[in-house]
Amino acid sequence: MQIGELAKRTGCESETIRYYEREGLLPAPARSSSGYRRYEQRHLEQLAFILHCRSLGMPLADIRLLAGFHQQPAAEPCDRVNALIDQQISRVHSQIEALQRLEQQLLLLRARCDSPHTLADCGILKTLDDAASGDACACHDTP
Amino acid sequence: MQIGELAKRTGCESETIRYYEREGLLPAPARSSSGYRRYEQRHLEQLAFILHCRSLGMPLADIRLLAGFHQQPAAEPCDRVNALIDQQISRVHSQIEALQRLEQQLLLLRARCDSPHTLADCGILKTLDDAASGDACACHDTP
DNA sequence: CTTGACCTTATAGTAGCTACAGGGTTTGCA
DNA sequence: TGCAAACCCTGTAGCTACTATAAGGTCAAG
Ligand SMILES: [Zn+2]
Ligand SMILES: [Zn+2]
Ligand SMILES: [Zn+2]
Ligand SMILES: [Zn+2]
Repeated sequence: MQIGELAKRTGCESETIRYYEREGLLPAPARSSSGYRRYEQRHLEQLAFILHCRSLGMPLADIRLLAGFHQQPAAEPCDRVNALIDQQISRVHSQIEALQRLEQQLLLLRARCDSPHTLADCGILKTLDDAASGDACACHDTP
Repeated sequence: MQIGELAKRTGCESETIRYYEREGLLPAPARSSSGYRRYEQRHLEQLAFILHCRSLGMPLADIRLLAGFHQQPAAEPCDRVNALIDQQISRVHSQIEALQRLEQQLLLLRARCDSPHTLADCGILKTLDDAASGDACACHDTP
């Protein structure tokens, strides 16, 4: 199958497929006489593997490692697989916590402006300006 | 003050300060005879404003707009300020929701491997491989 | 025989920095 | 006076994971 069909079947754009090939995530397929890429079933599966991992937010470097475990002797322990997933879980978890703090801060800031008024009187702008001068701010300095 | 002192006072690296100047967020300061940047109090405050907004996750483009409101007539309504903050809140909120879904999926996947064993028997790898072949997976297809 | 839908490579852009390389300047100390 | 450390300058390239061109080659239908 050509790149366009692989793209349609996986929902991944042709350019992204070529990008994955350049990055060494997808093996280079055979070419037709005119230079077109010709993919087979195994490429479809490999790409599906990559996209599935991507949908879990895994970075490409980790996916490369995960895919590499297929070439390893099957009797090896799987602890490095777990480590990758655990790392990803903790990355995601700390991102969530950081974003939740951020949301709280933004909501506190937003609460400074509740009625329609002018720029001169806007509690949001005022808070930001005061904080820039070194004053305590509603968003960060909540005792 | 020189760039290094501004950097130390704000906790922002010199290169980042120069970057903000290039990006038009920080006005270009006067230069000494040898070409060194010489900052004044207003630069300190402007940079603090930028860093405060950055700490709320605001993109530079929005910070540029927010800073621009100081040049606007003070009698204008503040609704565009609010709109920027509201946009940021909803961005952050949807990021949180997406990451929480991700975390659930990762935990489900992680649960497939609970005891030490080999790559051949690893429930994580098996789940990923099966999903690549089109099977339902623990992480995404939870009915 | 031409039109349109494919395909190819190479290059540059996105956000927000960060890290050089390759220089000039200033300050302090022997 | 000489020299080294600690500053500063510009310009460029790197990071992630794509995305979007530009400029061209190929193939099937009408
Ligand atoms: Zn307001
Ligand atoms: Zn604040
Ligand atoms: Zn396992
Ligand atoms: Zn899944």
